[in-house]
Amino acid sequence: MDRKVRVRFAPSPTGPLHMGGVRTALFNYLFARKQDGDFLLRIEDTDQNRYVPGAEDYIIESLKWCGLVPDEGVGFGGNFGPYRQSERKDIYYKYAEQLVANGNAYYAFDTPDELDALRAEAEADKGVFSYDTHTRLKLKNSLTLSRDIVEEKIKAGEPWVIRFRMPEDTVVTENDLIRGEVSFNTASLDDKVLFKADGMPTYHLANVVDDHLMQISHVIRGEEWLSSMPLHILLYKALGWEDTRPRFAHLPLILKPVGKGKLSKRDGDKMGFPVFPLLWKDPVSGEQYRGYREDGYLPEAFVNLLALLGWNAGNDQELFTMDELIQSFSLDRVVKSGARFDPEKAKWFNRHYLQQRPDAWLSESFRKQLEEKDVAAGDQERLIRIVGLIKDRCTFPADLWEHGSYFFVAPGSYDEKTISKRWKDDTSGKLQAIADFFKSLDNWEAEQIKEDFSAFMNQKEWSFGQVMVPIRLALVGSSQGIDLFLIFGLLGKEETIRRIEKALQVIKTA
RNA sequence: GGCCCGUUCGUCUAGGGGUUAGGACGCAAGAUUUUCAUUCUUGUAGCAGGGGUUCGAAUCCCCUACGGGCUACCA
Repeated sequence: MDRKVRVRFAPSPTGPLHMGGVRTALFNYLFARKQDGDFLLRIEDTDQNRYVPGAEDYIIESLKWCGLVPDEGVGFGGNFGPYRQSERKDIYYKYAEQLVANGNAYYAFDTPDELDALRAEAEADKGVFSYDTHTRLKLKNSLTLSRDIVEEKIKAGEPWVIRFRMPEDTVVTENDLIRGEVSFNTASLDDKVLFKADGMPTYHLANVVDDHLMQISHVIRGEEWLSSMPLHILLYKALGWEDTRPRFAHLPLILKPVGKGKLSKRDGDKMGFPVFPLLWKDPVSGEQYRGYREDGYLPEAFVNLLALLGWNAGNDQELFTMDELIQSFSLDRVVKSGARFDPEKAKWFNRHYLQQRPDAWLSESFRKQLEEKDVAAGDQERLIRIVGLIKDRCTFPADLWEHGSYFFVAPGSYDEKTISKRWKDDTSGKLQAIADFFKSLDNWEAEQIKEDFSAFMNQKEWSFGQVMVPIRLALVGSSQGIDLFLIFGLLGKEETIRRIEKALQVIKTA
C-alpha cells in the first residue's frame, strides 16, 4: 500500500527567494497536485545569524503570486506544525542524543578557532582538513575523552556540538528519482555537525527529523543537496526510520545566461532581467533587486517559463496552464543537466500570456499608467478599443504607453530620420491641402474617412506613399503605429487637423 | 585538491542501437500590413573529443576534456 504523497518546500529565510527556489517550489507543487498529495511550506530558520527580516513574508507572497498555495505550513495551518524550525527547537536534541546513545554520533568540544587553525594548517600543506574517520580520534570529543571528562566539560558549561559518526568505507547507493542510481563511499565523507553549540540543530538533522515527523514521502530539492544525500540516508537509518524514509529527487540547477556558474543575485542587474519573483529591498543595505512581478511579467508566464527550465512534457507543447502542467508533470521527465536561463524566451512567454488577457484587464493597467503620468485616460470604451488595437505590439503592460501614448498626448518631437527621408519639398503643401480637406468632412468615422480621402487623393492624382508617412509623423511623431485611418477616427477630427498643422509649423523644410 | 553530477543547434529541449537528428526562443529572408509591430512561410545552426562493443552508434561501455555542485557549529 502506497503512502500518501506529501512533499515540502523548505526555504531558509536568509533573503529573497530566487527564481531557482520558486522553480523548486513549483515542481514540488505540481508533483503533489498530480498525485493528489499535500504540499507543505516549512521555514528552515535554524541559523539565527543569517535570519533576514521580511524574507519569510517575501517567500509566502511569492508563492501566492505564482499560485503555489501550500496545503500546510507557516501561514497556512496544518496538523504537523509548527512549521518554522525555530519553533521546533525543543524536539531536535532528543534525536541527537539518541544517535549518541546508539553510537552513531558523539559530542565534540573542538572550538571553531581550533578547527580553523587545523584547516589553515592543512591548507598550508596543500591539503584539506576534514573532521572524519581519520582525524576524529586525534580531536577533542567523546570518542577520545573519558566519560567522566566529557560529563565534566558539559556540566562546566563548555560549548559542545554533536557530530555524526560517519561509518568507515561503506558504499551508500540511492536511486534518485531524476538521476537514477547514485553512489557514495563514506570514506570521502566527513563527520558533519548535527547539533550546534547554540542549541539549534543543523540543517541536516532538522531536515531529516522534520521530514520524518511531517511524513514527507518525497524530497524534491536542488542539486546542491545531492552530496548530502548519503548523510541524510544514513541518518534515517541510524534513527531507525529507514522503512518510511522519503525518496529523493535532485533538480538540475539554473545557470547564468552567459558566463560561468549558477544564476546569482546580481546577475539580474548586470544582464537586465529579474532573478527574483518580486521586488526586494534589502532591509539592511537598502539595496534593491527587481522582480518579475514589478517588471510586468504575468504570473502564468513566469510559472510557465520556470516549468520549462529543466522539464518538458515529452512532446512539442511549450505553453501550459497550471492545470495542464499538473496533468503533464512527472519527475522522470525532469532533465539532468543544468539549464541556462534565457531572458529572451522569458519575454516570449510573457508576450503570449499578455495577449491572452482581456482588453478590459489591460485597459486597467493602461489607465493606471496614464494616471501616473497625469494624462487623462478619458472614455473607458475608447480606452479598451485602443488597447485592443495596440496590444499585439506589447510584451509588457508598460509597453501600452509606448505604443499608445499618441492617442492621449500629441507628439512633442518628430523623428529626424523619418523627416529627412520622407518629408519632401512639396510635402508641406500637400499636407496643408489635406488638412483643409479634412475640415470639410462631416462624417469623421474611420471607414468613411478612408473612402473620402481616397477620392480626394485620386482627384489630386497624389499617391498615398507620398503623404501617409508624413501624416503619420505629424500624428504620432514617428513612422510607427496602427492603421492611420483608425488613428484619425480615434483622435477625432479637430485633434487630427490640429496635429497636422502643428507639424507644418514645426517641421521646416530647407 | 577530493567526492558527486552532467555534456544534442547560440539558448531551452525531443530523440535511449538503423531518423533527411524533430520542436521552441533568437537570428535571417520572403509574404501580408502603402508605415512600424504583429501574423504567416521559409531558412540558419547541433550529437565535446578519442577509443571500444556492434553489420550498424547521438543512443551502450571506457578514457580525456569541459561544465556544474558540494567540500562551515550556512542552508
